[in-house]
Amino acid sequence: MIETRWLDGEEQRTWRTFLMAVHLLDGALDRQLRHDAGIPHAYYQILAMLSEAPERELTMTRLARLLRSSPSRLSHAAARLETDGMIRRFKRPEDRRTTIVEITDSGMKALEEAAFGHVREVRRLVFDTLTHEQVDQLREISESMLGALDPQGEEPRYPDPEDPRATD
Amino acid sequence: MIETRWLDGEEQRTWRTFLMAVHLLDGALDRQLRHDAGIPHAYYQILAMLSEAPERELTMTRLARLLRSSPSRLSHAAARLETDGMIRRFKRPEDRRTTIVEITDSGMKALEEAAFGHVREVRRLVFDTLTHEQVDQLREISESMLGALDPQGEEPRYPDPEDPRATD
DNA sequence: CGAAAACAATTGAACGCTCAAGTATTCTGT
DNA sequence: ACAGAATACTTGAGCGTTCAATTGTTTTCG
Repeated sequence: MIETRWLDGEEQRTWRTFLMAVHLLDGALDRQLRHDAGIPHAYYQILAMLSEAPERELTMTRLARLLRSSPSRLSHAAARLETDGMIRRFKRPEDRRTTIVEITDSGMKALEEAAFGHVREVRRLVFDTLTHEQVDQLREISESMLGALDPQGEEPRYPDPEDPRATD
Repeated sequence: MIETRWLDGEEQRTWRTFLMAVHLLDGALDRQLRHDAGIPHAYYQILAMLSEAPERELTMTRLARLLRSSPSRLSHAAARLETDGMIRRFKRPEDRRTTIVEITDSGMKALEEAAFGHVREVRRLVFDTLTHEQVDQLREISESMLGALDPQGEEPRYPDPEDPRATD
């Protein structure tokens, strides 16, 4: 029998404030990107991840894992992004099960253009409101939660050092 | 001309970790509630807010404001929740523009049953992974972000003191 | 070898959210 | 009083996500 305590007053306040902030932040980022760049935040992240990958390409499965996306979700998203000419999908003879996704020049351009406004918004809504100490704290808190949310989740990240692209 | 700095390494790490954690947390909470209680997290929040309101009722507009929801979104949600018998909508003669939403006994029951598993999940994924200090920090960070996200957002909250219902 | 399992990706239906438009009611100012 | 503005809510189309089912390909191993 598992005992489950209710949230105490302090936790309650924290939880509701956190939920509200996240809810509004999500909406704000998505709205800004859709309005200024015509793509949802999730699609921006797909492009960003691809832009940092070696050769600017990844298999669908690998990309899905990096983004913690379901294969299905990525597949739908890829269909749309491909129609828009931002990515290209193709197969290689080595393993004909896998599909390679590659970000196109047009996709890179769209990403770079979108990045300006996006980063400005992230700054305005998050980093400008926090002290350096709080940024530290937020990272540690997020890492703690990730431990419970994504136990086996490491996966490399291709951190392209000096590149003002895709800063998200 | 507004200058926009890119995110530095520290901020970059924080931002990605935070985004990932929030993305996974959102998915986990929604999945748990849909699976165990048959309602999405957003609908749980509607029921929770109503359960704490005086007389268990609010106008659509007031409820939407409390939840930072668009009227449209709430209207769609209310249609579904009403079909499911969890809420009831009606008009009062005083102002025939406004619609009053009331949570039904059935809705209260569903909420109470859903709350157990939900709170367990929130504990497991969030509060159990954080120290008391970090909970403090997370609240302060969330409040800071809220300041930028929701400038004029106060709105009362009906904090029902000693009640193990709707702890979310 | 060959059958079964594992893997990679896609598809379609259901659903919730967004946005723009629409209906109905009440308030405002002259 | 009454036209126009403001308020309250609803509706429908479009889109992204989820889930379950499906197709095609490679691996495993008896």
